[in-house]
Amino acid sequence: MGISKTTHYSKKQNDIAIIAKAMGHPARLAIIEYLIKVDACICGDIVNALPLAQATISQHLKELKNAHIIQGNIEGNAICYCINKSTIEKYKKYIDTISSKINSPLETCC
Amino acid sequence: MGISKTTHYSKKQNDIAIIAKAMGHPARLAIIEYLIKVDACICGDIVNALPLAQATISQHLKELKNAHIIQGNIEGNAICYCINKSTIEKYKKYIDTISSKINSPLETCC
DNA sequence: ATTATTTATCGTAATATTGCAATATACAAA
DNA sequence: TTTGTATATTGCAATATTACGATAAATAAT
Repeated sequence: MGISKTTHYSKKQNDIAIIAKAMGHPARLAIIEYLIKVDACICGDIVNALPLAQATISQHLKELKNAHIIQGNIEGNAICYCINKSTIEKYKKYIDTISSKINSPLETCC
Repeated sequence: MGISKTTHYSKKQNDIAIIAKAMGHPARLAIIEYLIKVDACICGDIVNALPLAQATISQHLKELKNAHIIQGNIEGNAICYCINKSTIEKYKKYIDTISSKINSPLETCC
């Protein structure tokens, strides 16, 4: 993409956009759902659960980490990943707020 | 990007990913927030409200339309855009569900 | 009919994303 | 210390995104 003009938007808008963007890929949604289902796991489990190469999974995990959607703890020679609950809750709050502010469709327009 | 292997994921995961991806840009969040604030408007208003060229806004609107987040109605020689409430609600429901399934951080891991 | 207004599309440049093989790194086990 | 296991990083090819100027298309106004 070209450079996106992030400086023109609010910090909130940029923060939320990073989270939304990280969720904007089915593989990453699958990772999130898997982590929730098994309640934390090691990276190798995800590689087995998804039809992607280890390098690709690692890349997706990096993006989720960057958005603070997941976090990883070293566990021996493996890494245990889990959901960062507070990020999801922050995002949920944003969507809730937006949703609650939408009025019913206008007769005059849509 | 390379081709993303959408066929390996559920319809739900692909659908939600399209919505999340569309929300994954600060300009598009700004458009969504603006549309909610003014409760529908014509495209030209958005062009004035954001620091982007008309062609760029039109492109962003196209992506939001593609995700069914907004819809546009012809209004004279202008086009009146507004939020598609049901899409936001569908998305909200997904986030709510995810959020409610996250357990508290494990002592043993994260 | 001509001109102005509004939005969409095309073409293009710059940059980002996705995916993978190969390789590096880090720790565990033998 | 060597070998195996687990994850990250690098380098690459293919494709997508972002942004914009220029232009098209469609309607409104004169």
